[in-house]
Amino acid sequence: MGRWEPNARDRLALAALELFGERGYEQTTVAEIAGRAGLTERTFFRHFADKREVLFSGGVDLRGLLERGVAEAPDTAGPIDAVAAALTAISAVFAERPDFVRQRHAVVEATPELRERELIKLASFASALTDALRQRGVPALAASLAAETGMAVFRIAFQRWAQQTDQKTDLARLIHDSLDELRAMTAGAATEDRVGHRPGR
Amino acid sequence: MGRWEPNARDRLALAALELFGERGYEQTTVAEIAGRAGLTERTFFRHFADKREVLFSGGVDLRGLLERGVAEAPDTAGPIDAVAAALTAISAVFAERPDFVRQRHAVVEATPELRERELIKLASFASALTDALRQRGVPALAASLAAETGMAVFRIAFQRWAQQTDQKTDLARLIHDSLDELRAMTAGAATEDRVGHRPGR
DNA sequence: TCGGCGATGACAGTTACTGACATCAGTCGC
DNA sequence: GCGACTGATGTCAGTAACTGTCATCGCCGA
Repeated sequence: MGRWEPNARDRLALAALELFGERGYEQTTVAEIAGRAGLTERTFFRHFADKREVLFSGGVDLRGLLERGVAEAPDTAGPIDAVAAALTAISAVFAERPDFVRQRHAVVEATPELRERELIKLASFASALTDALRQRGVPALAASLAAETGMAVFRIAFQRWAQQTDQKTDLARLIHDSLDELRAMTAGAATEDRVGHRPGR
Repeated sequence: MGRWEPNARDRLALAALELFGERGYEQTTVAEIAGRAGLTERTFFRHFADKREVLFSGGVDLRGLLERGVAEAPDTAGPIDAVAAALTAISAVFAERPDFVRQRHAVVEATPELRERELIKLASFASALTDALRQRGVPALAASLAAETGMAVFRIAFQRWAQQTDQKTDLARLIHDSLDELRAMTAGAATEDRVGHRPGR
């Protein structure tokens, strides 16, 4: 047996999720998290850059999964389709541990500080998608738009999925339904008059 | 003359922007900001909830502007058009003080902590747009999608606008061009095969 | 067996942020 | 015109997030 209990990092992450759920994020000190994990505050900060990050360093590399999802999409797929494929890929990860994901999401939703961190993570996902699309030869503007709207669709679908009490509909389905709705909306919206702006280029 | 110099809040915001530009956000303490404004640290925190907020409490109520922009869009306008009108409305605010906006943006871009705060502000804008659309009778899903994709378009257009060294193209134009590109992309993307997912309901 | 490595502990220090109380120019009621 | 009241500020003490530095000590390879 080693000098220390193994999996210090996982123990810290688990203790943090428990305590945040019990007393809330702000009412929990880092020292308390470390204590429950049988470690000290200093060691906590050796594993996580800050108090928030303990909820955002899960085992799975979602960024990589997104990049691969785009890269492996068929050549015939347009930017939006490639992004949709990537989103479908990561939705499988969430589907594996729905209870854990929902518990974590409840804590994040309840705490503005954690929502900020979540948003910047999602923004970095969008950035990864953009890069992956550009590698497929997609022009910069189209790549950014597909990536950002893709993540917007994901956020909305995930929100709906997490709110479900009955877990009736799976995440991939919600993503594709939302994407279809978006297609219908953008198609349906005629090129109306634009206030004070003349078209052309 | 009053007991204190007037506009304490504005002095603090100005001092902060200057110092963040000179030494960077992390290398600047709140005490230094307050000192340059002729005040104390405690007074800083009476005006701003935290150190970041000093860059995000500008005079203009962008949220309200967005809500009104949607509310005042013609009845014939679809959700996307209403959002486009609202975005056009706030782009005018940025166009009024381009130098200030760009300086502020440079500081925000350089600091992850500030980027987080920026993202949550934009998310709250999306939320405001969603509510305003729902008040027009737009169904929940369509409202969320129009609002979130609208803000995605805004982020991309703003990024491009801020990067321009020559200020050649105005923000409203970039927003509408991006929106047109998005329309073209979603329309062009055929309903491809969806991996492991059967359509229907 | 010895010496370096790596994860941890111990401890002091900085800074963001908060609560409680004091100060004092203007202002309002009388 | 005087006293109570208000509102913006200062002062001070305290908490907690985070960092730098050095010590500790099983393990592992030479």
